[in-house]
Amino acid sequence: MHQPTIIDIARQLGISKSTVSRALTAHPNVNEKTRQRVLELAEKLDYQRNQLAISLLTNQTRTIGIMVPEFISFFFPKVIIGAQEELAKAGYNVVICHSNESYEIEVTNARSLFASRVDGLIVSHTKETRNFDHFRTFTRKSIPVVFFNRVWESDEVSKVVVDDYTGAYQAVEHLVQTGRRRIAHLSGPDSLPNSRSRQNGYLDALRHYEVPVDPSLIISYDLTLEKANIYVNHLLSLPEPPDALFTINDPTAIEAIQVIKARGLRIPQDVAVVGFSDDPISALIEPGLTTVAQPVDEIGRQAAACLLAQLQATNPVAEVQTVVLPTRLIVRGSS
Amino acid sequence: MHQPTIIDIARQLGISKSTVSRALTAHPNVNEKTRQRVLELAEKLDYQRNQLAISLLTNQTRTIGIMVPEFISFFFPKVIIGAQEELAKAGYNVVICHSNESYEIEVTNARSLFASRVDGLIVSHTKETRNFDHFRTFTRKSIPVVFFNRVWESDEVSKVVVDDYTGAYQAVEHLVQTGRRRIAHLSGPDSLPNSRSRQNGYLDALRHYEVPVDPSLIISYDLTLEKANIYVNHLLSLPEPPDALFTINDPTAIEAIQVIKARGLRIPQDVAVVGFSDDPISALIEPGLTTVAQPVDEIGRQAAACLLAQLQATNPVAEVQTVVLPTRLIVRGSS
DNA sequence: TTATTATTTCGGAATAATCCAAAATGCACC
DNA sequence: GGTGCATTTTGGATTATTCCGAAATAATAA
Repeated sequence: MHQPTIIDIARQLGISKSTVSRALTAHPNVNEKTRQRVLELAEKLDYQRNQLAISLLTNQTRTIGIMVPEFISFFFPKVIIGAQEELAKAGYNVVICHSNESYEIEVTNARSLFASRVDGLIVSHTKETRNFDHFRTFTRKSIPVVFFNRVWESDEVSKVVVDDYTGAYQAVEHLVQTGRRRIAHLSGPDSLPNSRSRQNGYLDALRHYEVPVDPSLIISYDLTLEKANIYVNHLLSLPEPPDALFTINDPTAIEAIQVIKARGLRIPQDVAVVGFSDDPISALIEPGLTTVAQPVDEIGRQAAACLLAQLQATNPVAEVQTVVLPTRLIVRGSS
Repeated sequence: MHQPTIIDIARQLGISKSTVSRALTAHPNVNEKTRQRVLELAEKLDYQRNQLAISLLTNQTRTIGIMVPEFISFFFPKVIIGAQEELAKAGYNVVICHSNESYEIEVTNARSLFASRVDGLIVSHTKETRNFDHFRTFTRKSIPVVFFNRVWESDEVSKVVVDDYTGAYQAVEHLVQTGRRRIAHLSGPDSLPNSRSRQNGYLDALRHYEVPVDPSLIISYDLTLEKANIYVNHLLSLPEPPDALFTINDPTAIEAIQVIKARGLRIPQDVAVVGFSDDPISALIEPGLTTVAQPVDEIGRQAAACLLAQLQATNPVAEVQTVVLPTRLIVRGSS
């Protein structure tokens, strides 16, 4: 009933477990005949090596933990796939945790990944995360951590981000150049660096083109669709409503489009909409959503590359780096 | 530099490692004073227990593997979240593997999960999978396996499926009742049981309403969007083109809608379209997609429940079961 | 045959934790 | 102080594997 072990093989063949171990691991110091006998019996007994025992001994699991706040929208799954492809090539396995945007679940997940001794971590944190001690647990033991999208601004970790500032700047520039003057911005929580960068891009574009900044048109919210709905309705009810809307992400923009349509307003004639991320839905809805595209699977691949660089380095701390990837404005019918 | 262990704590406190172990695990046979001293030092040294060592000893990892063919579309992530919620309540962790619809990657993933000694498996296999030996490795060692959506028709494993037959029957019944006579069906590979069930529902509905079955209107394909595009174009180019299209899933239906629109045909006047799954995009596109909804996170929860039942049973084999969940037709503008 | 070298095998240590029987300690009572 | 009992602690075994120095065996040369 129990799993066969190398000791079972050794006993049945009348040899020592060390010899079996070497035969099974392509070690040179073993007679070819012995190796054949071991391999045959292993096959016959359906022997499967116990990775737990090896990991305990070598103190490396060849497993990378990936932590994301959610994976319903296309963004995080796509990043994960990119990272996984790259890591698999290097012989690493991947375990995925999602926190459902809950700080507490994130902390629990981090603890659990630490206890199971992952060799490294790729993270995008929750919107609630303000305290990063649960990641410091890793860096303190020299376990490399790479952040992407939502990043911990610490020099203990590598980061992969897109050029949020320029992406936002170009989006707003496009709106100004197509004649918009009252451009509202649905922004994320100020605690998220990418949210701040996008907001700065928005502000600088307005200033550069000498469009007056109206604080009542800038709304930071919690990224839930319910709140998005409420705030878009609020904006459209203003005495001087906006003639354009630039949102922190595509799901928000898509929700906005539903609200605008429901109010009988035309897109883009009455209100133009621009999102951020190029969610596949953007191309399918009517009108198509103008959006700032980011190289999603490249983000995952770069994050994996950063991590592998640190894992393979003799001095991992020296390999800490920040990668900034370009964005690209895709103009569709909504603007 | 190295991780503190219970032996470090024991040495520093001048007590035995067994006592430290008991103090740390809320075991009764330990003096309250000793426990306090141990807990304090553990905190101070930032001690984290090594789950690998415990798993090796107890031969259980409290980890469940989830294997899916992809997770870009909303379906699999949603199932995973449902399962994860249920498993977390019971104190289990989850590791997720995706095979990208590749049989070979699926086999590799199964091996890797086995080597890391997961306590159970939740699986939806690839469209290529014909041989299930890599799952038999688990059942042979009494490690419970639950399939969902795409299931291995074996009495060694539990299964969670929706009533594909009735869902498809009702979809086609709806099309007949709204006056359609030439209803095409884009079906999946015959090797997938859910694909066959949906096709049978389609056929029986036609027969029941005495609508002639035209084999040239039934196309089994490989579920890629490129092929979907080609086959929809092919159907629309027939001398007697279909006046309705029932597809195996929503992504296919959405692709079909793009093709039909591009050809200048009207939906639903010229061609009605019905999908399967109620992907969130379905409600957002123009026209809204009529579709057969399935209780997605309930599938995940039920799969987790099946697995937990087997894990907690003294005789896991007796707990093997099949759960069938109901579907519900959602009528929107496309029909 | 014997010495030398190369190849192959062996047995124990190590990894970090839990568990259990046995030993030690503490305390009350006579 | 000794006895009995409860509480607490100890040391060694256990889990599956790798690694390493030592030992055994085989092959080669003198």
